[in-house]
Amino acid sequence: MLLATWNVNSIRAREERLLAWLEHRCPDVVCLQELKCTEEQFPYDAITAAGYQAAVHGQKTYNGVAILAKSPIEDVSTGFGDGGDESQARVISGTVEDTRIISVYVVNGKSIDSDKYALKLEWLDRLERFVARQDLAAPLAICGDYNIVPDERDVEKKEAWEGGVLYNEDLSTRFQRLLDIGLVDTFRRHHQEGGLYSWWDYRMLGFPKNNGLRIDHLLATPALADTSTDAYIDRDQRKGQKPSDHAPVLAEFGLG
DNA sequence: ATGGCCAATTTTATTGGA
Repeated sequence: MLLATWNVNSIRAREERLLAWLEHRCPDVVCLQELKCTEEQFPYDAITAAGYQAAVHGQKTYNGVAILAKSPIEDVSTGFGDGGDESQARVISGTVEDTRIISVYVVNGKSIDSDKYALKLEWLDRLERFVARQDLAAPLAICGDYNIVPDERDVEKKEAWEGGVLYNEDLSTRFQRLLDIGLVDTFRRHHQEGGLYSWWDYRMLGFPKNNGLRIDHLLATPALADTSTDAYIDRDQRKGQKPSDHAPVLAEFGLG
């Protein structure tokens, strides 16, 4: 199974690129973030014509997550289901061929002293409890834009980002706690070096200068991660006309 | 080559992204 995650930064702005990429890479399952559209606006027809089913949790203008899969997506649910605020479309879960797939779009946080950063920390607390409630003995992947730089290998200009809303000790600790629960960072299972990023600022020649961050992650339970044969960032998708500011991250699973 | 922000809406400014 080839699994991918991609923050498309508006699926309507990215529809042409997304379809070309699906045909190029042929992923079996794709977690999408930042759809920036309602379910009514989602391009179901084009996605279906490309051979994919879609489970969509949309929202007007902001956020929005989805799961695309070549096989049926079963037992779909949205949000955390913990009784808390579900007004922002940031989580969708579904099961594809006995693997639980969760697409997440973590709160950005804007600035450390903002209400939005406080919300980010609360939201990450909810995410951790949500993960702990899953069946972690079974094949499960929780993929998406975590808006967290795990460690110094994942940032090009450490001094410029350290202490900010994407990269600080508190966030690194929270990310590590997800790994301590038993999840595996599938990318790091195959690559130990730094300098490999999934996001580059549109501004100030971010991509040509490789001023990037690795903030998009595919975390998997050992039952799934132990079967991974490869993981990579498709940085070609940051090139050319109308790219998202994020590149897709992919991982291949399965024995043979 | 990969190029000095982009996308949606509240649209000719503003908000959020990271």
